[in-house]
Order: sequence, then C-alpha cells, then structure tokens
Amino acid sequence: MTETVPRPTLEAVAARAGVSRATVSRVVNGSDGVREPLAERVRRAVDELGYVPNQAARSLVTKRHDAVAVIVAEPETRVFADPFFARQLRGISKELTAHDNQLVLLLTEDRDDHARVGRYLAGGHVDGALVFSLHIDDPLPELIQRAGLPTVFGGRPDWNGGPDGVVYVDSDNRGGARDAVRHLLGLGRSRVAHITGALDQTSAVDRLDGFRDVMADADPRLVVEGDFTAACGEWAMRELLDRCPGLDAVFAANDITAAGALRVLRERGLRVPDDVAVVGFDDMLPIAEQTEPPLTTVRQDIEEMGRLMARLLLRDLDRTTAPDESGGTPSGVILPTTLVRRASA
Amino acid sequence: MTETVPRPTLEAVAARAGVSRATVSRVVNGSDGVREPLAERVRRAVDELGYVPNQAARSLVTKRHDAVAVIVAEPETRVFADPFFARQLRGISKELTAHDNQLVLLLTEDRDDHARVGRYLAGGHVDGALVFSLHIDDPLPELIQRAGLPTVFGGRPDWNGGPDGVVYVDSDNRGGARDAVRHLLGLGRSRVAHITGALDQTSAVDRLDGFRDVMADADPRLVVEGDFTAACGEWAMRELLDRCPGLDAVFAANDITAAGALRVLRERGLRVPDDVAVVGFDDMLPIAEQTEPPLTTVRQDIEEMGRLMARLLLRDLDRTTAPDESGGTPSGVILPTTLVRRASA
DNA sequence: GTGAAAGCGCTAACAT
DNA sequence: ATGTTAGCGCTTTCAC
Repeated sequence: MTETVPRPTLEAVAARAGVSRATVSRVVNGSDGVREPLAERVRRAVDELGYVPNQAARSLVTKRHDAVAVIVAEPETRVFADPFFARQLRGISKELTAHDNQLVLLLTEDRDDHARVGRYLAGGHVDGALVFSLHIDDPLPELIQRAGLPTVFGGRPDWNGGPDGVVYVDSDNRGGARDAVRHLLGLGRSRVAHITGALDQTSAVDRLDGFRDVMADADPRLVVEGDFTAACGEWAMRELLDRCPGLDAVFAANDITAAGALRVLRERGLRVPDDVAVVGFDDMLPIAEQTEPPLTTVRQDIEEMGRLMARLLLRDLDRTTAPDESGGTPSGVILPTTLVRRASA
Repeated sequence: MTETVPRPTLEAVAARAGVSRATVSRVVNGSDGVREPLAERVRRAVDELGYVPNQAARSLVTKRHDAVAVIVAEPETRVFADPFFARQLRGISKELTAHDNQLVLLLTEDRDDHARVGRYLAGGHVDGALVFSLHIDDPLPELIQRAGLPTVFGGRPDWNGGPDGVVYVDSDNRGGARDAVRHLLGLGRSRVAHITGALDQTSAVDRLDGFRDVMADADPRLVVEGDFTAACGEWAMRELLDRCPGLDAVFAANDITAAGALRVLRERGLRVPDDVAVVGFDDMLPIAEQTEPPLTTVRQDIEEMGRLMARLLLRDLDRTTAPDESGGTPSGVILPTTLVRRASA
C-alpha cells in the first residue's frame, strides 16, 4: 500500500529538460525571465515526470508555509450543537483554497490544549491564525498574540487588555437586536422581554445592549439571563411568564433559546404570535424553519464571516515586509444582519 | 506585529549546552543513548532558549509530516445542516492531538476541488488521509487510492471497483434500522412504513436493508424514497398517508426527516404515538429532543467514529515498513447503535 | 556514548 | 536570460 515511489525532484526535471535547477524553479514558481521555448520544455518535463514541489524543502528556505491555523475554542459543547462551525469553516476553506493556502484545524477544550496550541503556533508551522474566541477572559488571544503571528478573530474579542489594532470580524449583533425589538414594537407590542445569551460572550452582551438601546426604560424584570441553550429558553420563559404575565413579545438571544421558549408558551396555552410574538437570532435553518410556528429571526451571514476573516488574514500576510503598520487595516469589520420574517412575529 | 525574532536552531542549543548538534537531536527526539548528565544539560538549554524544532527541516529528512488530511466531500449542503461534521471532527482531532499529529482540513465541493485534493495528496504534505465519502460513485476514493496514501474511510464506501482491503469505520446502520423496526413491532404496530434517506449514500441503503430484514413481506407502498431532508420528510409522509391511510408507524431514515413527518402527522390531526408511532435515526440532539413529541431514535456514536478512524490510520502509519500487508487490519469496523426511547414511539 | 559530516529538495543571491 | 553556488535546520550514518 505504501509503496515507495520516490517522487521526482527539481534536479530530475532539470536533467530531463536539459536546464539548471534554478531555471526549473523559476518556471515552477511563475517568475518571469525565462524565455518561452525553454519554459515550455521545462513545463513538459514537469508533467511528464509528474513533478510536484516538495513543500518541506520549500518552506525551509522561504519560511512561508502557505498554511493558516484555525483555532476553535469549545469549552462548552455548544459549538457542536449547531451548524455554525461548519458554515464558518466552509467560508474560510473556500477563501484559503482560492489562495492555495492550507487549513490546519486546532480544536481546544481545556487549558492543556491552550499550551499545546501556543507551542504549535510558536513552532512556526503556519503563517497566521484565525481564532474563534468564544469567551470573555479566554487566555487564548493573549497566547496567540504572544506567538507573534498575524491573527484575525471571529467575533469581537473582549480585548480589555489593550486597545491595539486587533483585527476581527463580527456580525452586527447590536444592530440586529435593535431591528428585532423594533420589529416587535412595530407589531404593536409594548411589553417586550429578552432572554439573553451567555453573557461571557460578547455576542450575547451586544445583543442585550441592542435590546436596551430600544427598550431603555423597560421593566428590568423583562430581562432574564440565559446561556443560549434550549433548556434555558424553557426555564427563562417560565420565569418571565411568572414575573410578568402581561408580556406580549419575547426577543431570544438565539434560535435554540427561542425554540425552548416557544415550547413553554404552547404548554401554557399561549398562542404565538397572537398572544406572544417571538423573535430569535441566527436563522439557524434546521431550527428556525421547523419550530411551531416557524421562527422570525435575525440572520447573520456566517459563511461570509469566515470568508472575510480569511481574506483579511491573507491580505495581512501578503504585505510581507509590513510597509505601514496600522495603515488601512480596519481593526474590526462588522457584517450586517437581516431580519427574516416567518410566522412567530 | 510580525517582528522577526529568528527562532533558535539546533545549532544554538548545541552551542549553549556545549555539545554537538547530533546530541541535541538525540535528546530532543527521545532516542536513548545519551547519558544523563549531558541530556540534562541539553534539556536545560532547550528551554532556556525556548527551542522548538523546525518541522519543515525535519520533514525534509524524515519524510514524515505528522499531519493527516481530513477530506470532507459536501456536494450537498447537508453536511452543513447538521452537527455531525463537527462531532466527527472533534473525535478525530482528539485522537490526532494525542499523537502529536496535525489535522489538515480539505473541504471539497465540485470536481475542480477533486483535482486539487488529488494534487495535494500526491504532493506529500501529509502522511495519510481520513475521508468522508458521502456518495456512491464519488470519484474521490479512487483519486485517493491512486495517491497511494494510507487512508481510512468514514462510512462504508461503495467500493464496487475492488474488494481490496479498504479500511473504513461505519455505524451499524442496518442493525440499527432493524432495532428501530422491531421496537415498533414490539409496540404492537403492524403497518410500519419507511421513509428512506438519499439512496446514493450507503447509510441510506443499509437502513433500508435493515427495514426490509424485519419487514420482508411488507406492502411495497409502505416504503417511500426520501433524501434525508425535512422537506422530503413532509412530502413523503403525505404520500404515505395517501397511499396507506391505515399505517400505524413510521421509521424515518434520520431525525430531520422524522421531524418533517411529525409535522405532517400533526397537521393531519393524527396523534403521535397513539395513532402513528415514529422512530428516527441519528439522535441529533437539537432536533430529536425538541420535536413535538420528542423523538425516539437510533443513536450512533459519531464522535467515537471519528476517533476510531484516526486511531486506525495512525496505527497504519506506525507500521512504517509494513511488516505484514493485510495482516490483522480489519477492512471494516462497524460501531454499534443504540435505541433511545423518547415519546414518539 | 558522542561528534563530524553528508545530505534531504529547494530558493535566492550572485555570476556569467 | 540562464547557470552556479551557498545555505535553510534537521537527521543519520559513520567514525572515534
């Protein structure tokens, strides 16, 4: 199975084409300055021999790897309960592939993993890193920053430490939340409640802020803290109903939570949207489309987010000898969200 | 940001420890034959300098990369509609990490990607490959086989081509399906229908076979072909109800399909499980637990599947100079499934 | 047990 | 425009 067909080297190609290794290298790397007849001969030799450059040898001298690490912190299993992760990866993969870069995936769970990742990054295997720093106070960002690798974050990092030019891509969580609440208000609702996400993630905080932007003077009992899970959506909905039986709308921090809330509303005999209107966040398809009734929610373009992260990083990598440090690099890029109307509100 | 702190080399460590490069190399690679006092001195030098071996240089001579490719074919977006993918990756990642191997992720969508993957694999960047070949007739398996890399498949490949010792890991789809149907029978149901998955995937075929194992003489109209989607679950359920109004149970090829079927049953005023019992497959948590009523389903341990794939591959890679070719390598490993009882059946 | 030296396959000056 | 040459940082015989 593992037969050892020694792959042809530059040398072999050179011999076959009757030129020097340098010339072959030039042709292979597309640097101009090789005249056509010769170049053609080299190209033929290359595919007659099925030559493929040895990346290790190349990296050894160029110090480039054409590979970037994608680091996903997933202390909770939340990442794995939803299809986000895959979408993001797909976006990243597409962009990376288009630029001939490899995607090295690093999944981390506990602190041991952090050390490992730090070592890996410091080990110079990759040219840059894409990081999903899910939680506030995560030690990962600092570790990475210290490794001195160009990095782009997915989701606004809670980078208290320094107002430096951290590059990140995020959805407009705050704006999306405002849209959701305004939509509810536009429906004539006035007692709008909010079930938050896990407040150790900036996305949850931002959505809460968005809610407050619109509902500045709302009864504080209309806000209950959740954690993005369905179980918590149920619990929170019950709590809400007990506290404020008169509420007529709920904005949940994500679709899963909204699904939980929906179930409790049904169980209590309340009709959606007639008695209580519900809006979610994410537009996580398998969930949002299949709740009863289908969920009105705030969509974020998760794949585009991944693609953009990769694009930003690659651009950074291309300015090899950093001409201007903080030049035109926006430190944060916020992607717009859109409200998707279904039956629940 | 990208400051160029030239990393210490073996040479540097050797100098600091007052030994030769060879000795440092031996210590770093844990090969015995270096006496304690010396070894200790080397180790100190290593972490005083924060030395990390240069993988490219190492690969250049060892021809090992300590990296494996994970190839996910996803012509459909199905992969991205469910959390499978993430679970599988997690299992793989854990195992690889434990053995200091890197995970290079290759997502493919169309035939261009196939060529690219073929080139990459042939390019000798990785030591082996883990492949999720989702569809029958997928050209990927052959491409990979030709690259001559040790490979393990996720899901039984439809390897008509050759009865060679293809290594794969799969769930016991057929057995699980049998369990599901028997459970339904045990509930006293007699007119059990089946909504199949996309029959160009072996998992769907195997589940159908399992159904038939138990319902050998069932009315053929009780089987309708689906494609693993919810939309199709709805459509198929309607079709089924029209064809055989008397049916009293449904086994759906996966949970998403089952969710669709459930919706139609409710819409038609049929009660679950009283009038019609429903069983799904996968135990995809965010779905199965949240349907109305919660879904009885067949669980597969998807993370373990990933872990096992990685383990099998690594074992293969370790027998560097293949002592016995087809020795003890099982060509296929089937993981058991378990029936999870909830309210729907 | 330890060191010296020869490459691994490639790129990038530097010559020509 | 093309060839020559010197490494990149490491492992691995082979001497000692």
